[in-house]
Amino acid sequence: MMELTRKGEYAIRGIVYLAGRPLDKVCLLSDIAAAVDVPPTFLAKIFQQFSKIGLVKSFRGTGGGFMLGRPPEKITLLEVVEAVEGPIVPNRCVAKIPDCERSNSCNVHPVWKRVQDEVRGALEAVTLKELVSEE
Amino acid sequence: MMELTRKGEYAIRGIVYLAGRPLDKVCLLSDIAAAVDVPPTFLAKIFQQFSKIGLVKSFRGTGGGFMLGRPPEKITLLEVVEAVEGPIVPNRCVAKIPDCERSNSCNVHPVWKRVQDEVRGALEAVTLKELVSEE
DNA sequence: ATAAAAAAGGATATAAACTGTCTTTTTAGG
DNA sequence: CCTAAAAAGACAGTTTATATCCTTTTTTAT
Ligand code: SF4
Ligand code: SF4
Repeated sequence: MMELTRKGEYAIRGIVYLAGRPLDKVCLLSDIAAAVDVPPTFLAKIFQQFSKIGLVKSFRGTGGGFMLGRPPEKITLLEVVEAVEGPIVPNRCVAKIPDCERSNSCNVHPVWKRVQDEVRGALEAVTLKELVSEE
Repeated sequence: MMELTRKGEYAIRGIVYLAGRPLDKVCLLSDIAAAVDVPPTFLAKIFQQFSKIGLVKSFRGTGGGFMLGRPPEKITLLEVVEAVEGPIVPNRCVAKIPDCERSNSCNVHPVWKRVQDEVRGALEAVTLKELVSEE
């Protein structure tokens, strides 16, 4: 239960790698994919999603590639995960559009709300800066 | 991401309902299913899993049915969820048999460990006793 | 202009997981 | 023996996950 998908895992690996590269240079998708051991075509889809919400900037054509959209300390793990996995929703009664008519009287509901808050909090507390391996 | 399945949701509803019934009487599966609005055949599978690990006691034949295996205050939500969904594993590097060769040097790994602990903690802190609607 | 590089977008394919149903078997009571 | 009820196993439809392939668009270099 509650398992991150490959897509989410790949997304993190990819953007963390990018955050560890010189921030003023573009990075080839194929290089990132090779470095973090992810199928390039799959990673392409992921970075397209990143690009749409500005997490990364993309440049097409010769000399193109990807750059981080913001400084690493301004990007949280929560953003990265939600970019590709959607919102953190441990049960559908805590989704934005809740889907359970029992939620008013249900004693379990607040537990899921709590779980949601804690997970979001844990992921939001971590930025890409802290995730790049410093040595 | 991290969504409880129907099975998990049904499991909770079912056993919470059972915990709210007279504890010394057996309860028909069909009655539970009707009360919590779950497909009876599906709930049957769930209660079979409960029965195997002693969360509920089952009685076959005429006059049979289900009873709670332990007092409601001795059954945590975590047990119920893990009984049907398996262990809480937000990423496969925090599973019992970890499945990532990077986990030694990975900075993301401890985050998932933390998430796992917090979710488990939140679910373990709640027992069936607190979940039955008292009125 | 043209050719090449690189990302964007779309269609497709396979496998796995989820959500159930159906049938048969076992157990217990009357 | 007959009936009630759970256990067990097989099966099927749907959805999600995990990719891959191909074409298009954009940009740069020659
Ligand atoms: S936990 Fe309660 S409110 Fe949430 S889906 Fe289940 S029944 Fe509905
Ligand atoms: S978070 Fe790190 S250790 Fe965990 S699966 Fe991803 S790379 Fe491996």
